[in-house]
Formats: sequence, structure tokens, C-alpha cells
Amino acid sequence: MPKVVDSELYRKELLHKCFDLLAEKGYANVTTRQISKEIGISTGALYHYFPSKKILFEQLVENMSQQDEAMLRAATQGANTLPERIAALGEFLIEHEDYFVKQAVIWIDFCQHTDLHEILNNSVFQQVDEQYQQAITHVLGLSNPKVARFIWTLINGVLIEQIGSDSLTFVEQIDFLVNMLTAYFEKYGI
Amino acid sequence: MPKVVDSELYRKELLHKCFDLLAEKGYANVTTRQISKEIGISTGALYHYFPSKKILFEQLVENMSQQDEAMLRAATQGANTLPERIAALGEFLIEHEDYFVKQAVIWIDFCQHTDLHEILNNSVFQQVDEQYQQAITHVLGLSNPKVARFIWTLINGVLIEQIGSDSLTFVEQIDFLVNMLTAYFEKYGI
Amino acid sequence: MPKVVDSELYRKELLHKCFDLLAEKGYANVTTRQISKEIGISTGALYHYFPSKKILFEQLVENMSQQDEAMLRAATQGANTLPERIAALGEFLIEHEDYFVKQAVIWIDFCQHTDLHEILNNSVFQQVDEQYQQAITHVLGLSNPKVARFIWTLINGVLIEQIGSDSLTFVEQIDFLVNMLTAYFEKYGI
Amino acid sequence: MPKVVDSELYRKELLHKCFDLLAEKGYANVTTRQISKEIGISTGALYHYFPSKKILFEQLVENMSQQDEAMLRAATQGANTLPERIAALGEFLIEHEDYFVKQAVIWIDFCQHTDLHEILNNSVFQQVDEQYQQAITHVLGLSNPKVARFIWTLINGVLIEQIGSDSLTFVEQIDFLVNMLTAYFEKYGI
DNA sequence: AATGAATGAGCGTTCATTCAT
DNA sequence: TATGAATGAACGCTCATTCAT
Repeated sequence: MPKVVDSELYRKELLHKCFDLLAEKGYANVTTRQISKEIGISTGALYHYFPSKKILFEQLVENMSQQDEAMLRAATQGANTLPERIAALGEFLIEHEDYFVKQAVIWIDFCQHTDLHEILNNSVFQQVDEQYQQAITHVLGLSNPKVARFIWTLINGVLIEQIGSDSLTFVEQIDFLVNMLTAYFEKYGI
Repeated sequence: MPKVVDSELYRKELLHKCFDLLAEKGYANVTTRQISKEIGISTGALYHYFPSKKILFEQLVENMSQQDEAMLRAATQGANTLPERIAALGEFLIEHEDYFVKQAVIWIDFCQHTDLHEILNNSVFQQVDEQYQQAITHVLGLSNPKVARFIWTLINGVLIEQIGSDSLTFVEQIDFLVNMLTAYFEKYGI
Repeated sequence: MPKVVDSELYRKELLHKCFDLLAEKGYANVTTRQISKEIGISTGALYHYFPSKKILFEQLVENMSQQDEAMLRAATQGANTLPERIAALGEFLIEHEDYFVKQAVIWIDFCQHTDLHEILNNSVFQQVDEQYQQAITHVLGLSNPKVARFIWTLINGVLIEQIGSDSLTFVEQIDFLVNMLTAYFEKYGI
Repeated sequence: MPKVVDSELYRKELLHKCFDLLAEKGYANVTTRQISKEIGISTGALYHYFPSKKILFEQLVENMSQQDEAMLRAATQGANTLPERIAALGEFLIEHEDYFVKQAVIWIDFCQHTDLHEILNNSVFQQVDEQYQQAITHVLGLSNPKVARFIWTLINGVLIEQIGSDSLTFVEQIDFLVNMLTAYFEKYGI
């Protein structure tokens, strides 16, 4: 019997273990040696589970986004009216601030260190993009998916702002965002 | 005038020459050889003017932000009502899309490659932050500077979205943003 | 029969299974994983039968040379005159071109990855050398064993030429060789 | 003024310095670190002069073959009749035995560690092949270039035999070869 | 002031070998 | 016996930085 029984499960565990490190340092600033050390295996073993640093990263992103969607839908289940749903979305983000900020960091960093052309043709990223858009469309009950995409853009702006500035707290920013969205939908409809 | 002034001017010229390259490739993806080549000097000369790659990058960021405020104020001078001012801000951003996207890339990249602690204590960044906030406050005639800060955050979100995605055009995103701001101010006042 | 015999047989079977792979890729370009996969066992099992990659390789070389002599003698049995015998040798080589080219590749490769000193003192190699010399001496009915050795050298030259060049076909080269040997023996006698 | 004045000359000097090492160990068995150490520069400097290990090797081969042709033509200049020319070729090979054996080792090794397809399409190797063929054609005054190619094949066989065997000396083998060629041309003409 | 050759630590990755199961 | 996950030294190569000229 092999040492690791369920290697698929173990792989996910490894991804989970290096999420914080990747978020803190960024893709290009973390070496495979650091990753190996962080998750407590040798460099060889890392390459046993992931064919390359890039693929490790892609699987991390894929893993992340799968969790998010389920979490988001669960968190906004009880909300019925649009203002309630917007508020629920805001609370959800505030609750998971740390996680989402890290995710935004990782995302941006990866985009920076990859050919634009390659990003746009990478099915993993297309899928993940689509997923977030659909999740927001569904959660807020929107009819125009472009609005969902735009909202996700704004959320990312707020998340990224948290990296390099302390002028407004995340809660303040999200509050503004919630109010703005509410005002927008009151005026223009869903 | 003593030599120092010339040298200072020359340094700014060098920074200006490598802005596009840094913006296009990102800090970690550009080598000092590439920078040297781009600005037409030897690696040795580069190190004569900038003690390290990092410091070159910092000075670039510092340099950048000094130009923007004046540009923005000039662009929105003719607008009198709030909706007009918001629209003028939107048009201004669309007109300079390329420049602002590049600037956002460089900015984010810089934050990633610098200790969070260091960023927050770095007076350059505090100053720059402050500048953008004041510019927007003034241009839109806002009473709450936090709203200005938040708007700048949203703008950055839209700019960054342009790096790694083609789902919505910059113009579409800015249109959404203009409408949203208009709706917000109609409901909540300035 | 005790277990040892079965194990010995199995080992030869394993060697036989990886002959083509080693010949095609060469010692240094084949990994133990590839060998394991090719012969259908795990890397662990491979190391159970062969203490190291090098020893596997040595045993392969040893194994190979044992088959050839009998083959060669059989192939030239019907030829009576010297020109007939030379022609029969040529035909035999052409018939088994693939096998002999592969063997030459493996042989050279092995020599490259082993200390010269070690090769010359290795009884396996001395024995194999001796065998080829005797086979050719016998097949052509030569009186001078050095001539046999030299002919084997020339044959190897032609075999090796097939690795990295397409200027002359194997058949063309062997034809030249047959004519040259015939002319030589006509002039100098056996 | 740069440290190395004539970098083209220096590159040739570096190639010359690592010839023995490559010949002794073979292409795949020598690391770039070993090469650097042998020629007394850092790994970085090695890559300053040669873009890759492979290109270093190709340039070495190219360099070698250029010397050979001139040497060979010079050595056989005085010989007028065909037997004299063959004898001069033999003496030339014996005189430079060490050099040619090393060259044959390097050549074979490289072919082993490179895709056959790639070798055949590599212009450097095609050129070098052609050069040897032409040199022999010219030196012996042959009319059929295929014969020249075949003779070069035989010479390589003899050279390679020197790597892994001590049964016949190089002189003995070359003597046989000279006699055989003489007999061949006496019977079949040039 | 300016050049670009030189350095060497460090990168992502590989692979012969070991060992817990 | 047999498995394949795990190891870690070593690979080809890069690049911020230094320094002789």
C-alpha cells in the first residue's frame, strides 16, 4: 500500500497549506523551495504532486474558486429582497475579508507574470471568471451579466486597496459599495 | 546651476524612458539589462544613477504620481454641475486609459514587492494617496474626503480589471461607474 | 529447481524487454522510471533485481553479446569460398542491421559512461571482444586473428555511422566494405 | 574599454580550453559548472560567451573541423601518387591520434544525446560532414564522393575502437586500413 | 562618467535511489 | 516481493550587482 492513500485529497491539502504563503509573497516572489518547506515536503515530492509551479498555482486558483461559489450562495440564501441580498453580499465579504484579499493578491500577481494572451486563452481562468460572474448574477438575481462582472470588478478594487493602504477600513469601503449598489438599482432597476 | 540639477533632470528622463517597459512587463519580469537597453545606457551607468533596481522602481512610482493631479484638474475645469463633473472625470479616464492602466500595474506590482509595513510607513505613498484623494474631492466638489478615497478605489478596480480580462471594455466599465456614482449622489447628496 | 534459477531467468527477461529502449535513447537519456514502465514493474522492483542503473546496463551488454556468435556462425555455414563467405557476412549484417546498430549504440554509450581503466580491466568486455574476434576468424577462415579484430572494427564504424548521418545507406556501406575486403584478400591472401 | 578586447578570439580560446574535458567525459557527462571551472571562469561568464551548453558544443565542433581540414591538406601536400597519398593520410592520423580519438568521442556522444531528426537538420553538422568528405576527396584525388564518405566512416570506426579496447594499437589498425585502401583502389581504380 | 565582462547565489526542475507500507 | 511516494543533490540557466578598465 502506498504511503499516501488518497493522493487527490492530499494534493488539495497541500494546496490549502501553501495558500497563505502564495498570498503573502506573490507567485513570482515565492520559490518552489519555499513552498516545499512551508508545506513540509521535499522539492521532489512537490513535483510528484504538481508538474510545475505554474500548474500548482492554477490548481490553487481552481480550488479556491470552487469553495467561494458554494460559500457565497450559502451566505446569501436567507435574503429575499434586493437590498437584503446586497447587504448579505457585503457582510459575506467582510466576514471573509482576509481570505478574499489574499485571493485578489494571488490573482493579480499571477496575471502580471503571465502573458496576457496566455491568460485569456487559459481555460482555468476563463472558467473561474465565468463562475464569479454567475455567482453574483445568481446571488443578486441580476438580469444583465455585465453588471455582475462590473460589481466583481469593484469588489476587487476594494480588496486590492487593502494591500497597500490604510486610509479606509474594509468595512467602510464595503459600506460605501453597498449603498452605491443600492442607489444604482433603485434608479436603474435590476 | 551646479551639476546636481542636470543629473537630477537626467534621472527623471531615464525614469520616463522606462515607464512603458516596467508597466508592460512588471517589476519582476524586467531585468536590469532590459531596462538599460530600453533607455540606451549600460548596466554600469544604470547603477550609477540608481543604487538598485528597487530604488529605481520607487523613484518611478514617485515620479508618476506628480503629473496626474494637474492633468485631472485641468480636464474637469469646464464642468459645473455634479453630473457634468462626474461625466468629465469619466471622459478624462477613458482618454488616458493606457496611461492609467500602466500606472495601476506598476503600483500594484510595487506593493507586491515591498513589505506591507514598509509601504504604510513610506511617506511617499502616504503623500501620493493624499494627492489623489484631494484631487477627486476638489474635482467633484465633495464634502466627504472618504467618498473621494472610495471613488479612487473603484477606479483602480476598473483599471486593474483591464490587465487580465477582456470581458468588459474600459468604456463599458467607466459608463457603469459614472451611472453608479450619479445614482449614489442623487440619493445621498454630496 | 531452486528459486535462484527463476529469478535469474526473470532478470534476463527484464533485460530483453528494455534492450530497445536503451538502444533508442542511450544510457543517460533514459530514466529508471522509463525503464520500469517499459518492462512493466515498479521502480522499487527494478532495484530489487538490479542494484543500480549502471549494473542493469552492464548486465544488458553482457547478455547481448552471448547471442551473436551462434547467429553469425549459422548464417555463414553454407559459404565455401572466401568471397562467398565475405558476401555471406555482409548479407548477415544487412539482415540484422537494426539489431547491430542498436547494439553498437549501447556499447559506445556504455564505454562513455564508464572509466576507461574499468572497461579494459572488465573481464566481461575482454571476453566479448575475444568472442567477436574468434567468430569472424572462424567464419572467414582467417589465419591472422588481428585481421578479424580489424574487420570487426570496420563493421562497428559502419554501424555507428548509421546513428547520426544519412549520407550513405547501410547497404551501400556494407557493399563498399565487402569489395574492399575482397580486394584486400586477393592481394594479401588470407 | 572592456576587460576582454577581442571577445571572438577569447571565445575560441575558451573552446580550446574545454576540448579535452568534453572529450574525456562526453557532452552529457560534463556539467556547465565543470566546464566553467576547467576554463577558469564563472558559470555566468560562460553564458556570457555561449547562449547554451548545446551551442558551446556546436561551436566547439565547428572550430575543430576548421582546423582539421587545413591540417590534413597541409600534411598530404607533398604526396603525388595515390599510394603515397594514402600513406600520408595514415601517417597524419597516427600523428594526431589523440586529437582525433577525442574528437570522435565528442562527436558520437553528442549524436547520442540529440534527436536524430535534429542532428540531420542541424546546419553545423551537415557542413562539417560535408567538409570531411571534401577534404578526403581532395587529398586522395577521388572521383566518387561516396568513397570518401565511406573512408571517413572506416577511420571513425578505428578511432572509436581506441576508446574501449586495447587489442590492436592504433598504428596496427591504420596499417591495415592503408593496405586495404591500396588494394581496393588497385582493383577498382579511383 | 561610462562600459560591459564577470560574479555566484539562486531559480525551476529532474531523477537515481530509498523506504514505509 | 512489490509498490510508488519521498528524498535531496545536482542540473542548465538567469540576473542583480560589482568592478577593472
